[in-house]
Amino acid sequence: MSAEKPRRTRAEQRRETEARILAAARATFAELGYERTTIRNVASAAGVNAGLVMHYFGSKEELFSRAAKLPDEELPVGHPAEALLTSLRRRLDDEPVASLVVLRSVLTHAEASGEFRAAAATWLDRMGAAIPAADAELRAALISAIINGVVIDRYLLKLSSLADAPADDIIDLLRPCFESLAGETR
Amino acid sequence: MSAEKPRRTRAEQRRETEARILAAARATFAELGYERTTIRNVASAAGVNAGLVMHYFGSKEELFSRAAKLPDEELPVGHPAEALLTSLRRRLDDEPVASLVVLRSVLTHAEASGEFRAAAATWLDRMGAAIPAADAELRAALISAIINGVVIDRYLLKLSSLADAPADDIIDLLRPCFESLAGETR
DNA sequence: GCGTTCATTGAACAACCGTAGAACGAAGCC
DNA sequence: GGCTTCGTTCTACGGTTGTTCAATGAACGC
Repeated sequence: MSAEKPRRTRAEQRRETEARILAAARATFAELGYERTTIRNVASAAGVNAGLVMHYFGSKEELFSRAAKLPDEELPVGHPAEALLTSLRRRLDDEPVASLVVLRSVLTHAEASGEFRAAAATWLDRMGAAIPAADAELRAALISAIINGVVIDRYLLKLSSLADAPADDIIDLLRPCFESLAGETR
Repeated sequence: MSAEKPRRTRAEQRRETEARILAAARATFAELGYERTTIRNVASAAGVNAGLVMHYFGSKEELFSRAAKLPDEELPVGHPAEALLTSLRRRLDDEPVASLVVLRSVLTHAEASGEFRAAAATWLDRMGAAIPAADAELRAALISAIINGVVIDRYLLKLSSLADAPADDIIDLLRPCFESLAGETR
């Protein structure tokens, strides 16, 4: 019944608490967006005081910036269409929080769109380079839009038809779209 | 130089002011989302006092509800794929504010998603009925997701590749997708 | 003309926000 | 063991927000 005393060192304690705050921030930003997320909210979800969050991250802006950092996804190799489908599958299967925190907040928080735009730009560049067509850039942008739209409707708006469907069905139905846009069987 | 005096009747004045507030609300909600939009903000954009907005609409919630009312779009007739493309074109060409106010705020304001979900449901129903396939509902949902994704990336995130492209190019590139999903040439 | 209605304003309130800084207590160092 | 460091909490401040309400003055009905 009594709590154990792990006797952590100060550095450990600090790192662990900071990670707990960051996780709480990610979850809260993803669920509520930037504006409705409050420092006190994140703090209590992480089981600490609001002042501590400020002490560690300096400002709400900074906290968001740290929470919204995406592990820059390396693109799958292979034919562009299949590579993109794999990318979509990853975002449908894996915990969607990582991309939702950015996606939702970028729609809420105007100042946050810069980082997202930058990440999207490099993504589109690499993607466009793999598509053998004159309007490769636009085609890549459309594929990106489709992926965003599916993720948004499924996880943010939770439209039932999409939220309930198995990921496999979605992938299969979208395969012709991706092949057409990626200029595979052109 | 001096302002003219239209000598409007009281009823006219009221209707006109209310319409001006509603227009300002729509524009502001579409641009800033629900949370960042303030009553004072809308009021000053409409050239009136904040108290008046309250007096007319009762609450911010109600104001949003009135501003987010979509004129329920009648679906174009014809082959499903072409009908849907026409629907997409309308949303790309026409002032995108009407759908943006809903789309952006529904992502910001959790309580507002109910109305959107309802509108989307009837849309999906009518759409699914026109698609000759067993998984018509999912197919319709995917098309809806694509439309949403394109509108979001073009007008909300303003990703350059999509924001700069002519609507015609987008439509042409997406036609095979819509045909595949609508089961046209199955 | 006169009392009534009503569109419109201005000031105020309670709640909540991000943020700052003082205070405490335990870990770290010598 | 004693001084310092630092993780953590508490309290408070200034600003903004949604909302309320009394006051004003012009349109209205008679």
